[in-house]
Amino acid sequence: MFKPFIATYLCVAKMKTAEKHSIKISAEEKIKCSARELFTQKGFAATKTRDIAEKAGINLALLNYYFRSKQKLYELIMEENMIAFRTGIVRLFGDTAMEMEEKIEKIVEYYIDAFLANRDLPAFIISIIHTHQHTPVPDNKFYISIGNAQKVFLEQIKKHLQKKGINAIHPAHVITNLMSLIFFPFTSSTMLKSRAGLNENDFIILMQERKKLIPIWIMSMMETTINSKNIKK
Amino acid sequence: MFKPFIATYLCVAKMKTAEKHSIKISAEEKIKCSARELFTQKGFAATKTRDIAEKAGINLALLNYYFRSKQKLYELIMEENMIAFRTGIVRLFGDTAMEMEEKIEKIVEYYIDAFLANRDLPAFIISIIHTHQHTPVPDNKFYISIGNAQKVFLEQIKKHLQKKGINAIHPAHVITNLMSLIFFPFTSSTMLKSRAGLNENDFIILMQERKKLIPIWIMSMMETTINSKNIKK
DNA sequence: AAAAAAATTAATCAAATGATTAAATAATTC
DNA sequence: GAATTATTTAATCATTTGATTAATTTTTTT
Repeated sequence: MFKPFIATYLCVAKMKTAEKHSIKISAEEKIKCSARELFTQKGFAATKTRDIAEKAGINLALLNYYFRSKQKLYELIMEENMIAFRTGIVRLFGDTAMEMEEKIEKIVEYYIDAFLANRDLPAFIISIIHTHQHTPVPDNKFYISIGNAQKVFLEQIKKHLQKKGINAIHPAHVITNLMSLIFFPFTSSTMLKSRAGLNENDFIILMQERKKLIPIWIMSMMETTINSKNIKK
Repeated sequence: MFKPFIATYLCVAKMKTAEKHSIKISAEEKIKCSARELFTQKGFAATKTRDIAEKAGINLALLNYYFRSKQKLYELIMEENMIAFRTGIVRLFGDTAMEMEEKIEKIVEYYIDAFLANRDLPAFIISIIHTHQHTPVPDNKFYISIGNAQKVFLEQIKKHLQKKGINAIHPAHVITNLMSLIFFPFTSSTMLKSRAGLNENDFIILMQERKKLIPIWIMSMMETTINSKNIKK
């Protein structure tokens, strides 16, 4: 059984005041926590070292004392996030024993649980992949291709679609739709809330529902065939 | 009939050298064009006025001469983008005469055509809506709610779902999925290309296919019902 | 062509910002 | 408890970066 994603760090900034006093948190931890939040929300360039220091309630010099530079701090946080997330997902994608349908269910569950637990993560992942040419990180240090594991899953989809015959949709649509339905609601929750008139609680309920619904939708999409009726002018 | 979205500006930076010589382009236009590209790709903070000037091949002072400040330039570009995009979409959503199914087809077509013509637009729209608290713009100047038009469309969906009975999915899922399937492939084309092993040309072909496929998928999703089999543990 | 206006440039300013230093304080070791 | 090490601070440096100025060139108007 796959364990759900659990953030491997604790975030002081998000704690209630009462909690804060019960635990003694090192300055180092405070900095990392504040930095993680600011970097995710505003990006590397827009996040100022002074903002981080202020949010963490520490002296500016401590940031350099512990992490050498803003850049190094950023890289450290990125690495932690990616490692924490990647651990489970690679195993899932690459599992050759698991049937495609069950795998889809597990993938959806894993992602949504991870994103509900760490709401900054989806934006993080996308920004790393999308803008790894714009973000000042030593060559794709964090652009961890899911690589081989990904291929296993893709092959399973291809095989399934082949049964549908020559008019089945392209496997890329399946991957695209799966990732779209999982990621997008999180990266644009503000937009969706406003468009569909939801509050934060409604949103969480919907996301829970989606863990069951997305696999159903994906399976039914794979039934779609492309023919003259669909595609031609 | 609704005209497809056409970028209302011409972008010199993207022109072939031959084209550049045939038209004389004002410094003002060059700046706007370069700025648009950089702002979208890297964000406001990461884009330096010197980068814009260099890319446009003009003197740094001209930026302030024409646009007063980096901030003003940013706002101008944002406004142009939003106005150009919004024009058609509000009319579409709000059309009370058009049937829901046809409307979905038209909406998908409109968005995808717009995004294919201006690949920066989806990220722009999302960033405006998502981070309008982080981007330094005078209070939601660009956060144009589709407002009433949106409500018309939402009502049409609700009505359609009511026919399916009490177990039909929440209308928010329909809006969510529609927007997800349209937007996400564009905002994360890099990710999808790598995950599904596509090149740029494959990508465009897939997006064209999606204009026909997404409405089919959305309609079939609306057939899904939530029952104990789907939701309960 | 002279005068006026517009466009462009190089040089420079001022504030923001990442980073360092040297001194002070707290914690740990011996 | 003295010595040593680790942590924290205030002050400061150096670079980046948005913006301005004053002079120069180009274009337009008269």
